[in-house]
Amino acid sequence: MVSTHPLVVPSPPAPTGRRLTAAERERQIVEGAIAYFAEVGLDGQTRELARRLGIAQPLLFRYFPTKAALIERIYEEVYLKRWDAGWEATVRDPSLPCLERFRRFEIDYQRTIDNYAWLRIFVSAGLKGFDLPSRYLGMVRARIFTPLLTDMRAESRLPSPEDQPLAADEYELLFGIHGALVYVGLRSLVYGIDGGVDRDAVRAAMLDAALPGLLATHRRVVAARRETAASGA
Amino acid sequence: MVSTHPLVVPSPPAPTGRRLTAAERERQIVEGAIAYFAEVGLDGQTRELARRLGIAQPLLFRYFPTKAALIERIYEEVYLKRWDAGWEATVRDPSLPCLERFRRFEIDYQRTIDNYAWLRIFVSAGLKGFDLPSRYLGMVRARIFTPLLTDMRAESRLPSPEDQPLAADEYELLFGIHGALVYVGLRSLVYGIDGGVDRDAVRAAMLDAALPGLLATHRRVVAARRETAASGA
DNA sequence: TCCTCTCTTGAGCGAACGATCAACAAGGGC
DNA sequence: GCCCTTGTTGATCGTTCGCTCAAGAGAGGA
Repeated sequence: MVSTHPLVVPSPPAPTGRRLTAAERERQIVEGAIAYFAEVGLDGQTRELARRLGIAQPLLFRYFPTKAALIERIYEEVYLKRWDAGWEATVRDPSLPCLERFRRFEIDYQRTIDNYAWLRIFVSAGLKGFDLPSRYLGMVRARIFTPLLTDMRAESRLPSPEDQPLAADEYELLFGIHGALVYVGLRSLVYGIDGGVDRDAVRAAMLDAALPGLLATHRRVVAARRETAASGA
Repeated sequence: MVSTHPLVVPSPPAPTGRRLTAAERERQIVEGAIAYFAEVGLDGQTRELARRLGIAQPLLFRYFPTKAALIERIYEEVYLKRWDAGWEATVRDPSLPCLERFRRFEIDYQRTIDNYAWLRIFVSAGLKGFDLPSRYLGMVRARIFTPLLTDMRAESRLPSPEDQPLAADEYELLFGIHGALVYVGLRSLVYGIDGGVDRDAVRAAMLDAALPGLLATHRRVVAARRETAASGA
């Protein structure tokens, strides 16, 4: 009587083969959570997530003690795990001029973050006041932009950061170009404007337009600061 | 017995003088809602909003039939009302070179949108799939960038848009610089990185760096497209 | 002084939220 | 075949959501 009653299920239940191993199920949950929270934001509902996975909602809490723990796992999966150590090597590669290092880094980096889940969860976390975005961009600043600016100083025969610390407006030079490239993805994946353009090509063109003048601008910025410091002293 | 019992109130209740006129109360609610939803996102709670205003929650529904209606009102207040018709005049001002028009527009525009509520509600709306961001940026594209690109064509003695329609990559030239300027505010007001810089000054410096090469790049882009079109025909 | 208009509130509805727990059922070892 | 381990679920708890409704209370005219 109780067993296998042919009851009509109210919601589309099981796109997944049941009784997975723990590892398989956990992976399925993580991937589904990334896709789901990217779509609806980090305050999406665990019930709806479970429904999309075709599993019961309590099963989520078997694998993650709390919703916050699941979100923490998403951070590791989407941001920390996709951080490419090669980026840090590229921007320090002494065999390349600094501008070429920057170009190669940005093209690689943007290809990584120009991703529905990456950008939307990043922004959603920022709005919710989580420190992921500031921590992540702090990493970009420290591990990418600092060594790059240091070598740009050397390449332009400017004082080393030891003699004259890197200033905020020098970082802004890089963040400016960086931000223009990020904005291409934001317009499409967060604001929902398709535009129908090849975003990789657009960013390559933007780099072509912005990079040639960068070293000269950098020299001007550093020189201006030296004058200010000299007149101030 | 019932009247004015000296009961301790559980939450800080009334920073506002009670019994306002309808117009005053409505204004207070709108301003409070802008600040509140900017802080916590558009799925903030009406109860918490009321608590911050020092009023009872049902009072919100006296002035706005639904939460969606209140949000719609926020759109009008923050985006439509702050749209400056002078921007459209600036970018068509025949007495100024196009680059100067663009600079003046961006400096004015960015000063308007570099605002906690403006940026955060804009992004929050984008994440929630509302069409405000795409509609608004469509307005920027049509009312600002189109006339600007049209006159840039003329200033560079290039074919008019009637003979050769404005192409996506021409718009991207302007959106690229535009996005770099917007990103300055996003980093601070959405991602929570203060940086301690004068964002107006940073943007002015970015314009100084980006504008000089813009016309030449524009000519190159248009020329490239003409070749493609010619070889394709 | 009292009445009336209207701004304002306390109490509460149905639904949905994150999270819990005991019971069910699919495998693999014996 | 049996049983024990473990992946999985239905039912449900306490809370909070947007929203409603009838009653309270201040201000102005008579």
